[in-house]
Amino acid sequence: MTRQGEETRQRLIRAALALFQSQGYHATGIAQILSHAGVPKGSLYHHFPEGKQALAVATVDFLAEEMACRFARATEGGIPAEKQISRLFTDTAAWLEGHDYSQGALISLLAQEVETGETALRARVAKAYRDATTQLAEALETGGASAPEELATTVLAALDGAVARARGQRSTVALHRAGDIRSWVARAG
Amino acid sequence: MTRQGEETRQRLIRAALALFQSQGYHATGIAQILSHAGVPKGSLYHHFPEGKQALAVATVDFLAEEMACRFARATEGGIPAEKQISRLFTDTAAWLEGHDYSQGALISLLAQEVETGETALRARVAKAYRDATTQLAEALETGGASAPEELATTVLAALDGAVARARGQRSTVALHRAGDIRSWVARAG
DNA sequence: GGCACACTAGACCAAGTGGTCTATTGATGA
DNA sequence: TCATCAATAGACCACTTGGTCTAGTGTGCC
Repeated sequence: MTRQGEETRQRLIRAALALFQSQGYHATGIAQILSHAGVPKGSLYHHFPEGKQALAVATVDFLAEEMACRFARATEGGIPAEKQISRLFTDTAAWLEGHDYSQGALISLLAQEVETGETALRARVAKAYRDATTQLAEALETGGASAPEELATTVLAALDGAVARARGQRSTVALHRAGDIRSWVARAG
Repeated sequence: MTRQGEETRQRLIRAALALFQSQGYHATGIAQILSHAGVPKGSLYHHFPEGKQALAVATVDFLAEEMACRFARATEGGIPAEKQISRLFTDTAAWLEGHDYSQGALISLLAQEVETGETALRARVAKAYRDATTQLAEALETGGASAPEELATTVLAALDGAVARARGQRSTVALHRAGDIRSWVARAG
C-alpha cells in the first residue's frame, strides 16, 4: 500500500464513521461517503472490495482503537472510579454539544440496525462491546471499584442510552443526570 | 373510517412497528411493510397520506401508549422501586429472548437515525422520552424512591443501552447485569 | 529510465426506493 | 335500493441504491 493509498483509506474510514454515527448504517449511501471523503468510487472498491459492510467493519475497528486509548489513559491516571464515571458522561455531553448533536453512539446503533445475516459486522460489534467493557472495567478497578466488570457494563449501557436520548431531545440534561452517580441506586429504596 | 379501514390501519402500524424495531427506520422499505401487513400500497397512502414518516409517527404513538399502560399498572401495584427496576430489566430480557433478539428499542433507534429535518418524527420521539420518564418516575415514587425523576432517567437510559448490547451480542447477560441494582454505584468508590 | 502494479477515475447497470395516480370495489347511510 | 365516498388495488414513475468493469495514471522499485 502506497503512502497516498493509505491516506485515501483513512479518509474513507473517517468519512464513513462520521456519517454512520450521524444517520446510521442504512441511511448512509455509498455516494454520500464518497463525496464526504472526496474519493472516487473506484478507490473505495479497491480498498474495500467487500464494499459497504467491510467499510463499516473498519469503522468499528477504528472506533474501538480510539476507545481503547481513552480507557488506557484513564487506567494510567489512577483516577478514582467515581470521578472517571462522571467525567465519561460530562466529556460525552460536551462532545455531543460540540457536534451539535450530529454524532452518536456507533456501536449501539449498529447493534440494532444490522441484520443477523451480516455476520462479519455483527462479530465486530460484539467484540467492540466486550473490549470496551474489559478496558473500562480495568480503569475502574485501578480507581478502586470493587465490582468493576458489572459496573462497567452498567455504565456503558447508561452512556449509550443517554446519548441516544440526548440526540432525540437535543439536550444533554439526561446525559448529565445519568452521569450523576449520586442519583443512582442509593436513593432507590 | 370504516371498521375494516380501522383494522387495515392497525395492521400497518403493527407491521411497521415490528420492522422498525427490528432493522431501523431507513432499512425498512415501504414494500416490506406492505407485504408484512398484507396490505396494498394504495391503502397505505390512503391512511397515511404523508407516507413513511407519518407511519413512523403513528408507530411511536402506539408504543408510547403501550409503555404508559405498563407503567400505570406498576404505579397501581405499589411495588417497591427496587423491585420495579429489576422486573423491568428481566421482563425486557425475556421479551428479547422470546423474539430471538429480532426486536429492539424503537425510540432510541429513531432518536439516532432520524435527521434533524424530519421535524414531526423528532418531536414525537422527544415527547415519548419525556412521557416515559414521567410515568416511570411516578411509579418509582409510589414505590418509595426519593429522587424518582433522576432515577427514572438513568434507568431508562441503562435499559435502552443494555437492549442494544443484548442484541449485538445475542445475549441477555448485560441486560441482567445492568438490571441488578446491587452492582450499581454502591460499589463504585 | 523503465516496468509493474497499486491506485484513481467515473461510466454503467440491475434492482430497489418512496411516492403518485387512475380505476375499481364495496360498505354505509338516506 | 341506490348514491356516495371510504377504501382497495396495483401499474407506473423518477430517482437512488450498492456494486461492477474497463481505462487510464502515477508511484515506487529494480
